[in-house]
Amino acid sequence: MNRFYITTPIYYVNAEPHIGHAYTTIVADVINRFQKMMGSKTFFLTGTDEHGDKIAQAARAEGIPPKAYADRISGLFQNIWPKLGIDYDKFIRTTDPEHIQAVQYVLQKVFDAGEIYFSTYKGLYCVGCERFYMERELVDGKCPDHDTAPVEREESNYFFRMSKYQDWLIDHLEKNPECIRPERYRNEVLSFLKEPLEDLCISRPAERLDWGIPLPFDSKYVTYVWFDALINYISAIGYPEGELYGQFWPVAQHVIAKDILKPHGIYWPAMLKAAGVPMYRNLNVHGYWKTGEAKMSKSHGTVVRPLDLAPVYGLDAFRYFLMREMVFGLDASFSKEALVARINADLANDLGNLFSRTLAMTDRYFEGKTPPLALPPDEAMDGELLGKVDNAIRQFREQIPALGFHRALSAIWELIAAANRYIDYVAPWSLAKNPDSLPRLQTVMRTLLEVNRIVAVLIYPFMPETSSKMLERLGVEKRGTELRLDQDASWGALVEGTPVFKGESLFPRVETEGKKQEKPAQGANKAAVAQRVEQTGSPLIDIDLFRQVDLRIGQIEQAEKVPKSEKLVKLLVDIGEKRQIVAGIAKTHSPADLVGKQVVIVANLKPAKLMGIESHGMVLAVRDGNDLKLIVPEAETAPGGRIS
RNA sequence: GGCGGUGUAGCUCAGGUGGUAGAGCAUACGGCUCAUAUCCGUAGCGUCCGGGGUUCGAAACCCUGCACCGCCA
Repeated sequence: MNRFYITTPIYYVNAEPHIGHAYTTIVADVINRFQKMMGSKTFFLTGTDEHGDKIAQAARAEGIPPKAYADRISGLFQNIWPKLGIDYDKFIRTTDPEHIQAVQYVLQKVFDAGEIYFSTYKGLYCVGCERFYMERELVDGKCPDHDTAPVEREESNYFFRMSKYQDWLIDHLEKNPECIRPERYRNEVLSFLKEPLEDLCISRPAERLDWGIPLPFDSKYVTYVWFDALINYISAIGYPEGELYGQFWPVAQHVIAKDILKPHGIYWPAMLKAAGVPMYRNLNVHGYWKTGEAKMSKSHGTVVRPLDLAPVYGLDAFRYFLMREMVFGLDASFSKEALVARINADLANDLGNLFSRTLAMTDRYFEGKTPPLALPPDEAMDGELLGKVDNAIRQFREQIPALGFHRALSAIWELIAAANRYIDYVAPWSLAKNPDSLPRLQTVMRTLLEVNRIVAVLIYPFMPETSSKMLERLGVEKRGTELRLDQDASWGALVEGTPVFKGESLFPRVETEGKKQEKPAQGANKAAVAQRVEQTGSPLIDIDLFRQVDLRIGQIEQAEKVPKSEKLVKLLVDIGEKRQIVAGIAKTHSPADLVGKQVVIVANLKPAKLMGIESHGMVLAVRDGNDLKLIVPEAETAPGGRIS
């Protein structure tokens, strides 16, 4: 039996899941579901990366142990994946005991082989930040955060002899051109490798950073970043002795975004080689999702939160959009408008309507029972459609393993379009008027039902819920993870006489604002609108507009008065992530009173500079005479909670 | 400074080995009535960023310039 092992990166728990995480994970899920359909025995791994400076600092800022902090954010990731239809086999955390053991095992092994050495270097160190700075990172020779001059300091650490593996890696990538794909990223790695590699620093002194895995050969040091994180891919399946490791590591595939190409394309292969572990099979690298002109960035408030959109527009619609819109490897842009356009055009109009009209006619002409294939296909009429069926299945089979998701989907949609065209050409409603045409009508409707069934099978990896819904209504028992491409995409598998039912629309159209404005408001409605405007003094908005405002519960962690300003106070607010916000509330609220308070924050306000200080959000308050009162939640609430 | 990416219709973008420029959306007109105001058809719109080169033939390959975007030091 074929085996298949796919991983996502382990996500660093310093921020909430965003669309990039969602895309990577959905890609892995799609491939994994596809492999199940091909009859492979699969294993799908995801997880969280929980050690390091940033976590230790964030936890300290909240006054809780790092593990507690990591537990919370890791929980966010564990909660979101089921909501996006992700069906993984294991969720690994770098704080898991098995992982820690495996990391120490690898370190000891590489150390014993003489590939890790101890070395001392000098650098510029900021005591406030507890870290070294490069000269170019400094502002006027001072730490950008603390505005103090760093001191020269000597530190010793352990280094991995990565440089030694450069030639081997170049050779491997040249002999295995498919190893890193798409090709552009293989070229990028090869061009990195044209320059001499430096050795990799793999430790931090425990006195400076104790939130990490202790080096097995020197407990005064902890493991730093990559020797901890990357090893998850083998520790999760029981390296070195586990059965799963033996079965699945030889067929390992990683999915990553291009920002971590270097660690996965260079460090990781060198580490594997040094530890005597075989190289992974494929590294699959995708691009960035962009909103508007800039790269997605949480500091600009342009993060699209998948959890917010998936339930509004439907989880399958969201998955479809991500897989159809991005060419794997290239960047793509995300916007609500593009999402809605895809939903209306591809899902509601093409697929949803095809399904709806097919079943409505089956109801009308055959009391909702599957008719027989009474006649052989009519070459002239049915030939094109049957050709599209074959093509869609072939593209599906070829493109998904080659990461051509958009091609697989467009082939399926060509089939859907051909079926819609077929209905118009054949005009079953005309056939139905003439009793002599009954066999032909039966054949035509059965053909359409078969096409719908095959579409339902082929969209399964992308849209598992819709696939099951369609198959259920078509009276097909086998669905979901039981589907096998060989058996279930074959023509004529429906059973004559099986009842079908139409059900609700698969994908209701999403009304767009442009369309709404075209439709004149009803007379009574218009009057009501006018009256409401008069009463409140504000024009009415619809719910979509309101939903664009990202309101969240924020916990004020720090507050200080802005010098030379009587109204402004600078706040550090936790809204699930840390935000600097400048608020005009100093006249009524002293900084000391503000710390610890929970307030309501507009989280997606465009950043602004007030008195030269950047503000990334706004605190809501109500004016009451001369007084100003903050809007607060009824009871203590988790920071970051979305207000709706 | 170094490296890389991108530039194709009004918009968003596809364009496996070089062979008459494509899709969706948007716009205009027409057709159908099974269907979620959906579907089908027709039409228009292109300096494939500019300039050179290779070739019988270039959006694609090579060189060069410009613009935008990343990454690294």
